[in-house]
Amino acid sequence: MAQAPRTQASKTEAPAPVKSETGEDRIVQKLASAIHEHRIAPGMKLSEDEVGEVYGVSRTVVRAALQKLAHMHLVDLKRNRGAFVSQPTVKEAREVFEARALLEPRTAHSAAARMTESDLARLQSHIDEEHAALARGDTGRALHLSGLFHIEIARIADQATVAEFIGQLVSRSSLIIALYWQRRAALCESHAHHALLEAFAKGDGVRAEEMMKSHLLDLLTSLDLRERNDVPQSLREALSE
Amino acid sequence: MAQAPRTQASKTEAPAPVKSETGEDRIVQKLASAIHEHRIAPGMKLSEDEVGEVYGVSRTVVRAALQKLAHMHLVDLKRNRGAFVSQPTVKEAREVFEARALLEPRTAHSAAARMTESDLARLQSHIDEEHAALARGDTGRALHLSGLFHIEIARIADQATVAEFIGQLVSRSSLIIALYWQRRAALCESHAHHALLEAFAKGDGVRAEEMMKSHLLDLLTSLDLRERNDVPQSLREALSE
DNA sequence: GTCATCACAATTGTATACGATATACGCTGC
DNA sequence: GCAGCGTATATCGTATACAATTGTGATGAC
Repeated sequence: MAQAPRTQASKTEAPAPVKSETGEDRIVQKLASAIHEHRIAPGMKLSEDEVGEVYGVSRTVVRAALQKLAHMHLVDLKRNRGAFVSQPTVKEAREVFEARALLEPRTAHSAAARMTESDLARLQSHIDEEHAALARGDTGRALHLSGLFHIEIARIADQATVAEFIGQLVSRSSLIIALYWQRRAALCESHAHHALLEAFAKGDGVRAEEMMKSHLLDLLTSLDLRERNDVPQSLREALSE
Repeated sequence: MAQAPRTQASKTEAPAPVKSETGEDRIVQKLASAIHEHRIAPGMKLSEDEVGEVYGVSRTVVRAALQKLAHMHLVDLKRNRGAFVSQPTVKEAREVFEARALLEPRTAHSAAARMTESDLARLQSHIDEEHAALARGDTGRALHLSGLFHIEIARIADQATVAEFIGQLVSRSSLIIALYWQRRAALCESHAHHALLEAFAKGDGVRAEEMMKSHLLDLLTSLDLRERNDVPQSLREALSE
């Protein structure tokens, strides 16, 4: 969604405070990035009053923002209890990557067929930025860029509906990775992205599909998804329901 | 999500007014069914005041409901203009069915592997109800049940994430069908569903996958998706943006 | 007669106020 | 000392009130 004009998508992020942004969207982005960058931990409570006070808006707009985040599964809304940053379970984590495995490989295939020179350049710049972020140790940013790479592919495939789903899944993946990532150092992702780009450059849809499939599999296996109930407050909540 | 206990899911629908349903959800369901049954036409404006007055709630809850519907792409929210019932374009219609083609066949495959006797019975009852609705000429209800059939399969596959996506896509499909359906009489769907059920009964995942794929293709080709700009107000809106 | 400008009306965006609900604490009774 | 229960508080759910923006119609100049 957020159908940003492709032409001026050179700046990878910071969609610019367009003109009249409804305050709600601002809060959504602030909270979303805070969650993605793991600055607020999964399970943490997001009190409406508190958030509103921090960002200088009323509860009305905070509520709207939290609802949107709940739709993206970044927060859980509990009736009369409040909003809590999502704590994806192991099962949910698997399901998210299952869904990605269903959508992304064939979307990559489609993208390969429609790929233009400017698309390739844009993807390349994504990778470059990702490398740069990694070089300076900013894994959070690298992770974010890595996600944008996937979303960009879906957009190139000219499948807005699927792209929206993928965007949602990537967002959740970000949270999942923050929770279950086990080898932070070996961020081999950028390599996989590079290989994908090569397939795209050759217009080799079949190979792109294969690369994407294995890339997602790699991602999944790099997570530590052993069952573990080590989240104390979640246990308490679980018992109280 | 909405992890309803599978055991007491015998009643196909009407999730029962649980205990304390937040008024918003009630409005969402009312409006959603009104849209699905085509009682309010695509493009129609949904004034907050008006809707609130009709259902006896304040604008606050109406706004929340409209936001939710917007997330499902059943209504379009235009800044400072209001909410309008979505008018899926031909392109969007194709994209929705593209997405379904990506998700549902393999989900059907997974479902076949996990299918239990009670699942089969439930699907059968869906089909029966669908037939009954068709017999009494209630195509709207039949269409709705037909959608639930697909959602139930995704649920059986035990893929909540994918099931949610499919639910969204089925919902949009309902709107699309209302707009682009060309041969209302020949609702051959129930036949396709029956064939699917047979594959499930045999535990033949491969065949289920194939059946689902062709079923979705049938559905798509039964739509009249020739380009046509016959929607005057949509043209006006398009120019004004 | 046509076009631009301005003011008004209608509707949404946001803030605040009130009522409902769930959790937590303290009290009484055993 | 501990279990059961009532109240107290904090937070959410909803309604209402105000501000901002947009669309429309009238008025006037060219």
